[in-house]
Amino acid sequence: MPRVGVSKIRRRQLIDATIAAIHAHGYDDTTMAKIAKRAGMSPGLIAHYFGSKAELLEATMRALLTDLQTLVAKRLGEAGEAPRARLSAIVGANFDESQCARETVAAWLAFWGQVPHVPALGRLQRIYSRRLHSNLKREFGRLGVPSAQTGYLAEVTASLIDGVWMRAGLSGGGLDTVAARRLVGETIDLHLAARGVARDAAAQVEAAQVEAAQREKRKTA
Amino acid sequence: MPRVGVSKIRRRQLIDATIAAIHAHGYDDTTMAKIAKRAGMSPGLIAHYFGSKAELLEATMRALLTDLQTLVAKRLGEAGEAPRARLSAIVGANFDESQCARETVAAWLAFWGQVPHVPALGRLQRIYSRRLHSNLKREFGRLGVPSAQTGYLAEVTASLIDGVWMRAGLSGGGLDTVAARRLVGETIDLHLAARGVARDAAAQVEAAQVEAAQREKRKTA
Amino acid sequence: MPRVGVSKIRRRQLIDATIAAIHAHGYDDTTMAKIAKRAGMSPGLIAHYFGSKAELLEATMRALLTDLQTLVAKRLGEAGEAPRARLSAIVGANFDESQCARETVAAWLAFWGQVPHVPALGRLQRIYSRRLHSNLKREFGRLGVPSAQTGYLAEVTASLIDGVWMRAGLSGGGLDTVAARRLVGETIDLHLAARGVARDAAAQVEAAQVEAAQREKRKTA
Amino acid sequence: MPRVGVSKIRRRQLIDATIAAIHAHGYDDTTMAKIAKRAGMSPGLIAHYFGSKAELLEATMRALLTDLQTLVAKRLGEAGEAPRARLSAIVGANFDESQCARETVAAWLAFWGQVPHVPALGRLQRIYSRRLHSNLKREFGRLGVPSAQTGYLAEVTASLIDGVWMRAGLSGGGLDTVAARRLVGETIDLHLAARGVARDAAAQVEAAQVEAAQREKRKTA
DNA sequence: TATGAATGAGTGTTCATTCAT
DNA sequence: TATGAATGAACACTCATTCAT
Repeated sequence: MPRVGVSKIRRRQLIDATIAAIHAHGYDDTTMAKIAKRAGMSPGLIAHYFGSKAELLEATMRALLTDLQTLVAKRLGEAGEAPRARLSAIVGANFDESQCARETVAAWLAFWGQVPHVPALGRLQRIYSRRLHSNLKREFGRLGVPSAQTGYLAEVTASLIDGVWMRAGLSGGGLDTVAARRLVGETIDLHLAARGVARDAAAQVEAAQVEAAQREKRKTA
Repeated sequence: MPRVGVSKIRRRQLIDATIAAIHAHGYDDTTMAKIAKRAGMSPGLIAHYFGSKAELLEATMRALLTDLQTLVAKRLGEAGEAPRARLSAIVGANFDESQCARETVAAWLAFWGQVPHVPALGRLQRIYSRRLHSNLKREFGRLGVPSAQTGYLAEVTASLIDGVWMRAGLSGGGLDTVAARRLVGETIDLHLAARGVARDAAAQVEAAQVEAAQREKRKTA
Repeated sequence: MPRVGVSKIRRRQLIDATIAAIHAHGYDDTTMAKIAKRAGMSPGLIAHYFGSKAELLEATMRALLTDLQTLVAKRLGEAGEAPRARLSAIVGANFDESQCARETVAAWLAFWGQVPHVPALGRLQRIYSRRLHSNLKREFGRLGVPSAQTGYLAEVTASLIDGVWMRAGLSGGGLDTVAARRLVGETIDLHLAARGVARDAAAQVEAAQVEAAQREKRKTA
Repeated sequence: MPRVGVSKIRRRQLIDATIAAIHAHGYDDTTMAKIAKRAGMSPGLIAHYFGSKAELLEATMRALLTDLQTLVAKRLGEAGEAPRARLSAIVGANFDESQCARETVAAWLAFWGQVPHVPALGRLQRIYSRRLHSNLKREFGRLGVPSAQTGYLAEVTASLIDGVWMRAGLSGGGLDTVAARRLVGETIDLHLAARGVARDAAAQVEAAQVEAAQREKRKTA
């Protein structure tokens, strides 16, 4: 009786097809028919599983967010307790290879364009935004940054992450995840140093790893 | 007979109406009829002046870019020759009040969402992106940053500018231009200091001005 | 194993659900899914029992007709042989409380709207129409009305019955069955009197009953 | 500049096409495309002139009502002051040849089927119904019928008119307008006579005319 | 120059029907 | 028997575009 779960599978298939269709045709030209065709289903099935196009799009954005959040949680779990390492984990999750596929970045860009006018998407975006901000803020606080400045550092970091991502999406040329991590990581360290926060051992290890990876990459290039 | 120039006026009216319509209805729901109504013209007239909707949208994005570029040029002209001051001029232009109106930010966000799928808009975006990057890079070079690193610093700065802008657009809550300039300026200075580049006199003046403005603002708030 | 008859039960459940759905949503918005839901079955089951929507609707109208016809037969059986009493029986059956429920009247109205364009429903309607007409005609003949005029009086009576019913359906306000019977009864009597047909004993009894019922009703109101 | 009035003309064309389409395909199968094709226009124009299908249908029913009302008004104007003649005028208007075309009767039948579920159509129907009722009631009153009974006689008459019309629509065989007028007229006279109201001169003239027309018709048949 | 009536292709969505389970 | 997932044709409606005036 493998009937259970067919709904979940179909929904995920449709969400993946939606992301692919946005990448292939752009948000405006992503029609129900194209999504359905890409998913190998009939147009009527979307109504069956999502009710409407708006709900499918909302579910798609929610899936993107959930995937990202899952990654953050996983990396934080692996990072241990050292706050600087946890910052790197957050940054690293945002620049995980799986998140930086062109398809994904294009989808984010498209959804961002809708955020100011589609309340449902705006809500989702605000949830993500706040969560990233508070995650960062907490670790800055644990690093000894004065509480009056943790929000500011979180904003610097979040802006840098989003800016790098967006520019990658706009350039069309993919995202160099190693360089992105280094760029954000160095900026974080400079801000910390300026506030007298010593780089802890974990950060040094992480920085060394990043540089090694980058050297490796240059050789292969 | 002031017949000459009527075309220019009508075109600008339509472009402004387009930006307003994108803000009011979102990119997808911005129809020719709505734009025409907002501009106080008949739908048929758009075809007369722009040929098609695609061309009107392209012209609108081009106008946004041109306005920004004009502002950069003007501020660079006022900034004199000191490279740090010129960096501040570039940053300041990007966070000029006139550029940070909600209408404008929403329009940018909307266009960014189209960039990966509309070649004409992609070309415009790339022009802007390169110009910003090379403007920044030049000044970093003139500040004595090793040429191997000027591009990197330009990328940090550009990402930060775009990221701050985008987050403002997504949050829906407007952009605190003073805080934005401070945020980007401090990060630039930290990177310069880390590379042994002393803050020149102009930078110090600028930093003092920003802080004064901020203090002022706190009082009024 | 009461398996026998399950089909009959299911069919009647679906027919009742159809009448209810027409009342609730209107003929056009009565979908298979809604009917099935109302009957507590799955949409696929309708096909099993009726083959198609058209056949279900035809069966529903046929059921309405059969119910009415059964009522006429029963009342005629109770009326004895006096022709005027039999006319009252026919009229009374058409204004029986069970036939005048809003649900039923709305269903009739809906089916009448389809009659000119759905041959199957047209056939059913014509059967009912002819049967009513010939039932009435026969009794008028037995009352001594010249045969050249029995058809005419049957038409007057039938038109009055249908007209009263239709106006009740259109007004939405239910049908005052006592007043309806009086209205039709009096008109019949006037036409009979004009043709020199004396009211027979049964008619007098019936008229008295109707008036008594009406007096009763006024008191309670 | 015959631009003025084009809207009125187009609207009437679409209304006529709607009546024709309802007659040809039935209410449910009357699609925008079929109406537009019948009117020789494109589907989009309907939206231009009526906004939606619902509004077109409402306008169509309103037009049927207005046509009928205009006819009643015209005949009443010609009827003079004699109340019995005015009753005949009202009945005659309802059975005017122009109102009894099969197309028209089928359209009425179709709309009646919608009345219980489409509020806008219900409102129109109620207006017509009340107007007919009060028109009839007034003349019965002027004929000397006790005021307690004028409503009752109006209801008898209205039911008869509607019933005759409906049976004609259902039978599919057209409406014998002369017979219809005689049927309603005689019933009215019987009810009046039963209440001691003498037929006035105008009524006698009218009755004579109807009989003459009927004799004429029999000869040609 | 300017209008807005007119077009018709394309959209999201509904729904009777089918069919594997 | 009974289910409900799946289909796909058909629908009302939108909108960029054209064109007579």
